[in-house]
Amino acid sequence: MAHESERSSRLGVPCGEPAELGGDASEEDHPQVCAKCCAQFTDPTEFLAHQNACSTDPPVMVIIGGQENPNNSSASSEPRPEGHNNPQVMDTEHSNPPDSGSSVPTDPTWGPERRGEESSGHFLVAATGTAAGGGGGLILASPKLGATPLPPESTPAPPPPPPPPPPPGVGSGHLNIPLILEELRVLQQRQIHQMQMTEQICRQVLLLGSLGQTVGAPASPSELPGTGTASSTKPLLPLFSPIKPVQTSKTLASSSSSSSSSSGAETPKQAFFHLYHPLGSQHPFSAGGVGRSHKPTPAPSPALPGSTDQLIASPHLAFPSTTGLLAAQCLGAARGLEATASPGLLKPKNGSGELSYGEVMGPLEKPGGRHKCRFCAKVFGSDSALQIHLRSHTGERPYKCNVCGNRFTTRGNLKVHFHRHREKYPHVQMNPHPVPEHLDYVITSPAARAQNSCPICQKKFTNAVTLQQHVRMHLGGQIPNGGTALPEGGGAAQENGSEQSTVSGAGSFPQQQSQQPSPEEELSEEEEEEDEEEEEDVTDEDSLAGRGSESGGEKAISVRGDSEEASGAEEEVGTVAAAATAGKEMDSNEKTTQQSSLPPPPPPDSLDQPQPMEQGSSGVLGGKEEGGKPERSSSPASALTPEGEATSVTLVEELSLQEAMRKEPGESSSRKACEVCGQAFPSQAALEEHQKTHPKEGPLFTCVFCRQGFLERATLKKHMLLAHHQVQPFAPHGPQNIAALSLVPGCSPSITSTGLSPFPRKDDPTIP
DNA sequence: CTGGGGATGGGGCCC
DNA sequence: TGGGCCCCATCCCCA
Repeated sequence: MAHESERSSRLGVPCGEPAELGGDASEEDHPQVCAKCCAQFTDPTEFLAHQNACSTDPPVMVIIGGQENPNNSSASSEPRPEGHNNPQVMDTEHSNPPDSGSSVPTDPTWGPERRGEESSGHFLVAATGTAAGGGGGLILASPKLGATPLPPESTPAPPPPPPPPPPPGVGSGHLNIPLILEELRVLQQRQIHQMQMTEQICRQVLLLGSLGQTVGAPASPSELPGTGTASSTKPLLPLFSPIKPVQTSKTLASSSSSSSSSSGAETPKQAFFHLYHPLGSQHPFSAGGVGRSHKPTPAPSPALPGSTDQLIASPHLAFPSTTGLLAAQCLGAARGLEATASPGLLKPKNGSGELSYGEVMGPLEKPGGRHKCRFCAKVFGSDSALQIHLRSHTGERPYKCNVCGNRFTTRGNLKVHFHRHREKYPHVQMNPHPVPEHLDYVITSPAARAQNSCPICQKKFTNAVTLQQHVRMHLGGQIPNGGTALPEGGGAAQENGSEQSTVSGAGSFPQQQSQQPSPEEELSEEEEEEDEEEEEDVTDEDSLAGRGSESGGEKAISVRGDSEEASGAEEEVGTVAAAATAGKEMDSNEKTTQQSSLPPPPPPDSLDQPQPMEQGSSGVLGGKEEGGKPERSSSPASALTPEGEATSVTLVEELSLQEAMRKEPGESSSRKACEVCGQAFPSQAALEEHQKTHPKEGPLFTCVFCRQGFLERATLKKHMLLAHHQVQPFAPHGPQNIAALSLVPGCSPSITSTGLSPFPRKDDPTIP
């Protein structure tokens, strides 16, 4: 594409980015290719070493089931000492998968880029010292393939799987370490293959989608089989790589330029681009250069200073600039790519620093002074109207019901919806303000986690439950939240604490235990803003509680316990919801016993009450019973929530804490933890009961593109359609995936920094 | 058939 | 005074 070269130049980076990536320009230009396995090497020494090793082994990969068959042709490729694993191995792996035999061609254009990436040390490959291998590491490491989908024409025949270099010194009687390593490798391969398959499917769908709206149509059906795989992995690669979005973008640019075929690297992205720019508007990248003006608009947006990082992060993820990079990394560069290339998920112009759609789209939005939708060409009289309309395409739902968590595209719709809650929650006020969806993506609704400290003794705990228990110890075994149970339905609320009683006392929250959490949270959000004056009327504890949680900002709000209506729920929400649900169930059984200590319900008329409830639920706080403020301020929640990610962590943990708190003090010792949501339960039976809640909610469906999780297939489908223009949702992932996305350290920045895959891919069956 | 939600046009208000 | 935004009412679709 003409733009590509331009793009590259604008980036100020050579097309191949050799130097930066650690590769030598000359080497990359003339990679040494093994005649036997087609493996590429930029390093002569590597190449020589490879040649020695690359002997006769046919490109057949056999998964060793525990026995080492180094010389067996059928298994030859497998048994290799870790240290000697070469690119070939990687190549082999690539080509092995039946489904992806052609998926990862050893293309000259392909190798260098990856090499550079690999050399960056992000991947396992690098660790093994095989970084030099052309692309070999990629696989293992990651699909950072995003690098360059090879155009068919530029793609040499699928490289014969590199013969497994018989590891010197590795004999039948050798230690099993190599075997173990091999097995691990096999597992990785499986995982990778699975990914590839998924991505391949994804790719196909993508192409299907793009075919309908071809603009310069780089992607041809013919590419699917071969390049498809390679390119398909591209989007996901970032997921496994800590590589910065910038790198990703650079890679794309460079890859495209380096590739003999213009379509290569661009293909996937363009596909996205097409989808997002059906009208053929400029490609964010190609238009003005990645770093410069993805935003055609004359008026520069503060949110988009021009750095690719920002570009990726801000536009669509709606992550604040400060968290954009992190978010992009955690959520996957794939998403980031989309973000850069698409307006998807753009945030409302509600002053949250998010780009408005118009900003991203630029003047093109207003052909002839009118506001034209790029997706459907529909014209609107005003930008605001267009903004709203665009939400239908992007799936953005900025307005969130603070009772059930459902999101809506317009305030009016929210209002209408909220009116339905009025009947049940007359005292709850609607939060008229948009709630950034990115809050739902807050990743922890490890470093921060590890910092969970006892508000009393400052002792740190990595496990929320443990912390809970510890706190209890300080409290003399009392359940901090423990309150007096309200005889009636109100009791449900009690679980959260006395604060709730204020609301529930009037029966505001009837038997709907499942919804309690959400209302609480939501209430607090809303209440803060609108009922601040009323806070005074509320007990100190309540106000404190409300404030405390809110102090954390909307993030606190983002965590929702509502399981029923988790429709709006994102990964984090989903997880939390599950936890909340479980808790609720538990509560229903335990409330009666635990709520005896709850303070008398406050007057139902106070609007602020709801707020407290939320706090109570999330805030754990020890001891409301004890009186309040002191406990509250010192509550774990408050301690952790003050800022940033810690808040989300806290919130999530709070839920579990709540759960824990609800339990009898003595139960803690024998608690069973739910593998899915981490909730602790006093007995196996309880745990089992709880676990039923997860399946009930159905598998969590994760968007392959943006990693967003959905509780229902339909929701995912819709999302795919709206946000990604995909018609087919992909394989559902187990609930644990959500955990992986939202709770599991895998997404955490720290992990990312380690160079390991940010996404453990728990969904991968091969992973224990 | 009904309820809920998405999407949109019109009117009013503000700048 | 005009443009833009917000709110509301309404229509349409779906479950």
